[in-house]
Amino acid sequence: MKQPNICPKFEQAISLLSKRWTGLVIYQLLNGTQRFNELQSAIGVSGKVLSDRLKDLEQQGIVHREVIPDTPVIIQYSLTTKGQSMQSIIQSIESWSQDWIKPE
Amino acid sequence: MKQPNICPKFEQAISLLSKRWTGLVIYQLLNGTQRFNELQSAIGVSGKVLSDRLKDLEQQGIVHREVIPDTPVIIQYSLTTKGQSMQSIIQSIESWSQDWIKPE
DNA sequence: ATCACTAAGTTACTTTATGTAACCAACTAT
DNA sequence: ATAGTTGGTTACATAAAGTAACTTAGTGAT
Repeated sequence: MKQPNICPKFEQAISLLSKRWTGLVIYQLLNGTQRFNELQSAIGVSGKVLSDRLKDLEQQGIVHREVIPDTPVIIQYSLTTKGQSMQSIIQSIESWSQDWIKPE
Repeated sequence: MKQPNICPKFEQAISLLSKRWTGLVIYQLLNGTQRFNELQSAIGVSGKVLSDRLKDLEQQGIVHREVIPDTPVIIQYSLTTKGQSMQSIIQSIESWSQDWIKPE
């Protein structure tokens, strides 16, 4: 056993990002506040899983959910400070992908 | 539709990292060459899925698999240059996690 | 009033991914 | 001959994700 235990903070961060769609939701919200349907059609995820992910992320303090009592009601999702701080991660993935992923 | 299509390179990179265990496998291999069983016990993944992931990563040119005809045969997994270049991503996740994930 | 429509989900059901544990081949040491 | 090792694979069980229909509350059109 070379590494009997991996840093739990790192492990938690990785497990967050290892969930399908998490990265794209954050990426999308880095462009600003968005509504449920906007997110759904922008990233092509099912309503069910988007709903799950947004709950996860809200619970982790990464996403903020705001109910605006317009009619019909508007629900806006945005990143908290913690969520915005993940831009550094998204950036590094983005720049790596530009350098190393070949087209088609 | 705000963003009808996300950059395909970025999307591919994200989909790679969104697969369970991928991040930890790369993290682990950043410490140097490792054998199948070492990886397995270090990150606590089942042999089946580890086998799948290593095949994926090999096929993506991220991991190199080397057979050493010792007895019993030794199989060493290591990162290619492309794989090593992902250190920047792992780093950013690591440093974010130190700043923002609170313990327990 | 009745019908159709919208946003933001939820529900029931199907398909895919992951986990578990047993097994295998080729060899070695006892 | 028997047991042990590495690097897997296989069959079966459970969890996660996809699909499509449905819901609730309100609005506007007929």
